[in-house]
Amino acid sequence: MWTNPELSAHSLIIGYMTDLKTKRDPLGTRRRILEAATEEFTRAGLSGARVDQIAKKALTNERMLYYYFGSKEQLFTTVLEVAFAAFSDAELAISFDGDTPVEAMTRLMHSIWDFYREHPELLRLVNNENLHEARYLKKSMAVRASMQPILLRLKEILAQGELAGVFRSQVEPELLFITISALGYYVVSNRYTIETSMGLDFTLGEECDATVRMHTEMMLAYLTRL
Amino acid sequence: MWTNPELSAHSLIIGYMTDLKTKRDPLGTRRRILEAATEEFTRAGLSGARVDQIAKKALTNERMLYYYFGSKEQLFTTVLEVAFAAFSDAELAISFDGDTPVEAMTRLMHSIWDFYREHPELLRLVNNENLHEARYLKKSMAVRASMQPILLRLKEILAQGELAGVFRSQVEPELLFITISALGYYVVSNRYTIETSMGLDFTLGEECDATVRMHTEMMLAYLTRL
Amino acid sequence: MWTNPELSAHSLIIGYMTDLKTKRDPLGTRRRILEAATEEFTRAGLSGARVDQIAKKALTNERMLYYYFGSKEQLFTTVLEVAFAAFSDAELAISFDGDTPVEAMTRLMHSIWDFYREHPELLRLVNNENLHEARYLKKSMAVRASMQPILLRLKEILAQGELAGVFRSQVEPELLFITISALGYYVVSNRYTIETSMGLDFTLGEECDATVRMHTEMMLAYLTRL
Amino acid sequence: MWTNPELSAHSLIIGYMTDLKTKRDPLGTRRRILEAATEEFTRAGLSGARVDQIAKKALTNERMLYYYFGSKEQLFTTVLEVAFAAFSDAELAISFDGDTPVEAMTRLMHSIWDFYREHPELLRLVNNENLHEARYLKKSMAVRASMQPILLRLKEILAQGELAGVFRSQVEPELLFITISALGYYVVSNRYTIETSMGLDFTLGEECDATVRMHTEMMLAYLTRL
DNA sequence: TATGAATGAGCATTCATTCAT
DNA sequence: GATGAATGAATGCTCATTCAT
Repeated sequence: MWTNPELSAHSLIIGYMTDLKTKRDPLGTRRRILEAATEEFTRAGLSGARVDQIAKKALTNERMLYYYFGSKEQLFTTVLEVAFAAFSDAELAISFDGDTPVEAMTRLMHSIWDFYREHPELLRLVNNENLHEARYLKKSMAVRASMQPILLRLKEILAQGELAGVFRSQVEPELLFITISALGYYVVSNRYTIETSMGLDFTLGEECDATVRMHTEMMLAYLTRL
Repeated sequence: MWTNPELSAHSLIIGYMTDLKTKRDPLGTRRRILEAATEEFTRAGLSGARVDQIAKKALTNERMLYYYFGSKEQLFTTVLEVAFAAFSDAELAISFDGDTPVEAMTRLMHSIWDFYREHPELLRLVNNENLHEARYLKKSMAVRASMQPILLRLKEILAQGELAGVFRSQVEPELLFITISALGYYVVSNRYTIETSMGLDFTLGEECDATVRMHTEMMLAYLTRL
Repeated sequence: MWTNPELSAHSLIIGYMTDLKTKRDPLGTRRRILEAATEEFTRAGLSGARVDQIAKKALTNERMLYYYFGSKEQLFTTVLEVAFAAFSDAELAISFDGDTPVEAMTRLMHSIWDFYREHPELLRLVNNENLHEARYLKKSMAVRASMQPILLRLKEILAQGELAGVFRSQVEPELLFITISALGYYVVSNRYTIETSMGLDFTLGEECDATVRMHTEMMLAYLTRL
Repeated sequence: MWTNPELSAHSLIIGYMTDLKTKRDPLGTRRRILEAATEEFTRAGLSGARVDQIAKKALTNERMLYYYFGSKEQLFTTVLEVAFAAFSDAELAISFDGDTPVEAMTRLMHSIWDFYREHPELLRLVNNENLHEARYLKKSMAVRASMQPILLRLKEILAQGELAGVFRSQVEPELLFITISALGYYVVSNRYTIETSMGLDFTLGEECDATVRMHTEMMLAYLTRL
């Protein structure tokens, strides 16, 4: 019944609202609602977000939200799909031409970690979804599909490294991707309780550099120990 | 005004409710509320949890919740503190007598990862708290204190390994702890979106073993590369 | 955010509900809520009034009360402003053409006292507001403004009487107004404890006439003693 | 079932709490509850007052309030009776020996007005009771009885003035008492809405003196106009 | 006499959603 | 496409009161 035009073409990372509202602007209204919803769901989660706040931020009324997305939950699902697609798009934009396997792997890791650090809102949405046991993404075909290209890339780099004799063999790309994700995800997602329980902010400045350096070194130590 | 007797002595991991209700049982009532609250906050987060459900599960009425904990938010804070204390207590219960540094480090990592896998409710609570930017733990002295002993243990193992010439030097215990946490945390906390986006459950059976093996190997590869 | 259309034009004394409810009637709904609120606040004061009762009496639901007035307290403030405006409007409707100063003063006094006796609900609201130390009217510009015309009228009558040589000079209109108010207010506002402590009802029939006669005579005795 | 020891002997004006609490002090506990209740009912009225606040202020627990007074409403009734008795006692303490009728009348008026100005809490309680249509005093015999002596005094002064040829005849003491009360009551009871609607405080300093002067003059102008 | 523990009904307010135009 | 008006079922929290010791 409700389709996501954002996913039919190459999706764009949700930016900030820069447009003034003009009357009778169906696509604009829809997009503004989506942007506002991303902000609200990021801020407060599914149950914490308020539909009237979303409508207000989107410079429209609550009715339109239902007109375009059917329900608060379907809107949440759409927001998640768009966010995942944005991540996928960003990773696929990198080119590894001329890189050695070690360089390519390093570049990929850093790219993923950078994206996480620069888009904490994605992580908040994903955390929310995990708290709901992925109820709203389970029906979504889009998310699974958007992860395939990046796994493929990882597989290629591993294969090239193995062929070149610098990487160990029999590394599963899925497990490797999850490990890379874990290292980047945790310090961003859990920055607040980390700061509260340890007194350090691992996502900014000096600590961040040290973290990236150690994690890179650790991953390469593993991959290159034949 | 409201104190947490759970934290004054060695705290115990909140188990499941096994007791029948008896009249005039202040400690029992308080404990049942706390257990029920842990379940509800785990299930639905702070805003999603319902005080009437907590009261019902605790076999008491809503009024007692306010009588003992003051507000839903203070109850949430207490639940978090108790959960952190439970983690800390569990880790401090391990003995490393007779272990080599590599064995001790391996044992510590596995212990942390096991705890995470066996207590997904702690991770859900922590995720919730991060979504609130640690608002409810910020005032808490208890959490910070409960992390110190485990950091000290890590420091000792690192020092012994360095002394024995098997571990590299200049490894920061805080960063190491966070890295270990990240590896164990992510696969549990994000198991649902991982399953949705990759089709695999990395916390159960075969996948779990492979994950633990790889992460252990990776960590030791890093620490032992002098 | 919430405006009071009742005060923008000449306000009318809130009467009793005589209209049936019709669907989609924003002005009607708003007015019915205001009328019902006046009744409820008159009956039980701010804290004693029940929003569900107001909604029920207004043939709508509680949500609309907040939709139109924001909060119970803002509704209370609006009720007060409307009541004051009703008093002011009633007094300004009198014409003193052809009256001697003594006649005019007598007529004004009686008009005020009549209004008090005929609108005990205004007095109850004012009493309530005084118990709250005028917290809800303090922000209101409307009330102060609505008292100016009547003070001006009093001033004119005093000046004419002084010019005609029948009234004493140097009578402050504010103090005079308060004295007139006091005499009319007390017997209505405190009728219940007066009856309890003295066994007489000074607002009805014989007692009322005697009271009005004495107060009129007293006031004129003062004003005409040069 | 519940008696009021305060009224059996000469009652005292409720002062401020000066006693420390001692264990097992039945009369002290009862008195402290009554004092605290007077404060609370004065502050917030019957429905606004909170029994837990009363208990807290009285340094006891809510249960004792019910033990001594039966219910919140009966406590309210007792507070009212004590307050009325305090007024009566104060007025009966004046001696008019050697006064001319005009002096005596002036002294009595000023005494009443002074009491009102110095005990606004009595007026708040009376206002509250009027908002409840004297529901809680209706059963009370005490209040009616406590007003008789003061009416008798007024009657005597009127009779002496009439005998001396300075006061007019056929003045009803009840109506006179009410008129005197009205003048003193209104400026204290309604000081807040007076200030809000007129911008003047008629209970303090200069305005107060002018008010007392005018009201005295007005009353004597009436009584002495034969 | 005194007290901490317990209760159920009720409170103002907010929720996501739908109606009528 | 767009909007203000309307709804009923929660929501967290507080109330006066009573129980058990």
